[in-house]
Amino acid sequence: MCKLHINLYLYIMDNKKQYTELLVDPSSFLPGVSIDCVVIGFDLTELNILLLQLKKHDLWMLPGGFIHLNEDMDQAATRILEERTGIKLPYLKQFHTFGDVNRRENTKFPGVNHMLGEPFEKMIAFLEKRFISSGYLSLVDIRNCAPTPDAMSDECTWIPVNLLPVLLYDHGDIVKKAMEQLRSRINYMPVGISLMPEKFTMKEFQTLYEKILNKSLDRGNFQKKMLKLEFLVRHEKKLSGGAHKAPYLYSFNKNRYNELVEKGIGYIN
Amino acid sequence: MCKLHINLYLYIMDNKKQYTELLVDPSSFLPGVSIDCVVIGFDLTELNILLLQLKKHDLWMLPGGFIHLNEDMDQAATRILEERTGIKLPYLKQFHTFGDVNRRENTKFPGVNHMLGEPFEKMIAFLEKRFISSGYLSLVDIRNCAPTPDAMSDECTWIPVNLLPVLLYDHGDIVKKAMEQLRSRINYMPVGISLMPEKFTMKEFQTLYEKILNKSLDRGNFQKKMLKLEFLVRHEKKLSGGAHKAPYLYSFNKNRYNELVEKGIGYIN
DNA sequence: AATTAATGTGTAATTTGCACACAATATTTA
DNA sequence: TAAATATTGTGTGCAAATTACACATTAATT
Repeated sequence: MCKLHINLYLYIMDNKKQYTELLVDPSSFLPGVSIDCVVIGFDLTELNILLLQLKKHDLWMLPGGFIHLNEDMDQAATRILEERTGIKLPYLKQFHTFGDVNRRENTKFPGVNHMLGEPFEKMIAFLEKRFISSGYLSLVDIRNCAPTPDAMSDECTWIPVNLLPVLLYDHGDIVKKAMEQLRSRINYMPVGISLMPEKFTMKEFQTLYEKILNKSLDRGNFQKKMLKLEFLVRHEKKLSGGAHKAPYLYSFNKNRYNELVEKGIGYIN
Repeated sequence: MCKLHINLYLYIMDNKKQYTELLVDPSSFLPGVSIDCVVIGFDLTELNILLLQLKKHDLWMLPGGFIHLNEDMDQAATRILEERTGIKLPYLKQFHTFGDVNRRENTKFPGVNHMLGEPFEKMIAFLEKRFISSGYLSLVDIRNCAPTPDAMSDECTWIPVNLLPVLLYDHGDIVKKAMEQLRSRINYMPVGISLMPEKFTMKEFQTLYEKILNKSLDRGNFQKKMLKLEFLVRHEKKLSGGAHKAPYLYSFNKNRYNELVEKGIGYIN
């Protein structure tokens, strides 16, 4: 779903204001294909997913959009994501294309049948056709990310993956598939650099792995394994964390880390 | 590319015969999206890929087609593959969607500009629009497969992967990505059951792995590893294979094998 | 100064990976 | 008929990785 899409539908719902400046000629888009982004962030405790909300209808959805005719699909995904989060150069990868006939049947837009003014007709016709959607998985640092809800007051919020509301269309399936992808390809994705803050404790890093893999890991073995790979730089200790030994802070040697990710590192076997 | 597409273009090239009975209303297809199948077979020596050839133009391409409006994308892939190979219930999985603007620029159809009769105009207009294409990887037993070239005398042939000709559009990239997918997911695909004949020797099974992984494996370790997993059933020996000890023949315990493939087995680490 | 709770590291048992050796055996050949 | 041949089936030893703990360390609290 792109801004255009949302705004248009909001217009349909409200039927008050004029948002014609947001209208784009749908013939500039590749028909039949949309892009949906599963943007994952980590708050050092839980994995979160970036969702858009249409407040009036309590309707949640993935940020998405359409592909311009002169635009590569990957470019379109990058553009759409930047429009939504303000983040540039995120880790972003296509993971699956969803093409069931009924993929929009589960949770539909409410009240689409209400009608509206003339300039929207082409767009409505475009939107109501059948679409397949390519899912893109993005890993971003939740702290560098400025989700920007658009002019129409819909919200753009991080929601914990285990507390997801019912989503539009098949977006729930798309998120599920993205999480499976993340789990099964964890060794080949830069989960650390993409999801962790600049400095972090080993415990926090381990929590990331545990949340992705959905199982607990042995603390000692995790620490030794990660240290032996030599992509972590140790810094000063983090004090005042409680009545116990203070942990070191770590950061990434990015060159070394990216090298290793190419070949596949980590904690699946 | 589907029969329709090929035949249509042959018509354009020849401009002699009438194949109007093959014409389909393009509005019955989802616009902007095609499917291309990378069908892989194993002849006990090499991996082969099923290609279609337009003889007159020495043009090779993947079997492909379009998605009917009332058809799931996976269904469409199954249908297209069955039309091409006669095989039902193959292993068939979407692996990537190719969406570059220029994906049809490298190797184009020759001489599309020649014109033609009226009933084709809609179809031509449909075909010349921009398409993205979802790649499906299929693993089939080359011996149970009856490739059926269509009425128009194009060929449908198994070609060894290391001897591929230049392919239409970006089909070379699609094959390459499919092979990477096969290699990296070998432990999660039923490569054995899908690609091997009913009975086979351990040597032949090992060759399959070596061709997929593109490296040689230690014979003794391969044999022990596979036997320990207990999905192979040992049969009588295969005699008259030369001046040496005769190898056993093996087949799959399909239940056990499929169980293991679910969890991931095999020879990547 | 003792207690507490979490961190950093060590160790032993087990499993797996890897390289190679050796024995077994259909067929060929002398 | 017996030796030679080439390939299969299996064993063995060493290195590396995995796993499950144990133990020592230490910043803050009591």
